[in-house]
Amino acid sequence: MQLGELEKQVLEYLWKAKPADAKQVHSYFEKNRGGSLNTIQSTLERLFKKDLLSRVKNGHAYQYFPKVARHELIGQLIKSVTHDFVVEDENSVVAAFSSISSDLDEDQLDKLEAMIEQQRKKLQTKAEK
Amino acid sequence: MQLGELEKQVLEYLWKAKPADAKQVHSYFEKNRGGSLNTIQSTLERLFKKDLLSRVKNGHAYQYFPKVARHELIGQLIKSVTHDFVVEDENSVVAAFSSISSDLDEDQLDKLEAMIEQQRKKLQTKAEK
DNA sequence: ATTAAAAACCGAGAGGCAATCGGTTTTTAA
DNA sequence: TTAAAAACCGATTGCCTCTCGGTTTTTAAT
Repeated sequence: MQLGELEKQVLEYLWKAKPADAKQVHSYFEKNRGGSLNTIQSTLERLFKKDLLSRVKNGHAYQYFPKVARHELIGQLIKSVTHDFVVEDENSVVAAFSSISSDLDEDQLDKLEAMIEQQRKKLQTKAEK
Repeated sequence: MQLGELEKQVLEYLWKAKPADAKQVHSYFEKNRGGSLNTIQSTLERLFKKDLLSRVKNGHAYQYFPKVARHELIGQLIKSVTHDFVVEDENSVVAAFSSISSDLDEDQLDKLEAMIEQQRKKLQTKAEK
């Protein structure tokens, strides 16, 4: 999946803010970057079609809010970008991760390890069945 | 960075094969997917401009070969795709990885853990200075 | 119910990039 | 010197984001 610059910014906004309609989103971006309400609307529409946003009619306007959590989307993006390279070389993702590991501090390594532990447990209970 | 389908395939080919010129790459892809020699040439050129391939003149044709290792590129792609989301939220990458951890088997978890250990040591020696 | 405002919807254009390939120029080796 | 091979140039197509004007639909107030 491919995300444009405005799309990313709108997502960031909606992750922080409460559900918002096009008008609200627009008024937020108007100050810093300009652009018309219609531009925001079609961006929201695109994100909706990409299944990244949900929406409900509240009054006469759609309220948009994220359908995926921030870290889920990032995970999804990582998957989609690695997907084509992982065929018949199942260690690619791990290898790739080693190439970004140098950016991680101890705190992050702790968290990563905890995550590994959790996943191990999951695999174990699965194996017991 | 953005990679097209053919670009990825050409990279895969060059990671496996020895350095090759446009003609060789073309003759490889001709069987399965067709396409002219020029298409391959401009694809190689694009990858070269993206700094993913190196080339040297050997005889009258350029020999192309990968400038980055497979896992490095994957790491690079992960970085570039996460980059915009990681500002002021340093845990995003780790969180994101937890969302793809369910795809990993025990073997991969082992490797990941070993990699974490390595990174820990690096941090330690750095701290000792 | 009528109507004015608000929002959604439609369509089109600009700009960027990958893929494609024809044609021209440059390079190389016989 | 020249014929072949490869590089180089430029144009086209297709896809996608961003942009926005204009039209239709929906909503709420009178």
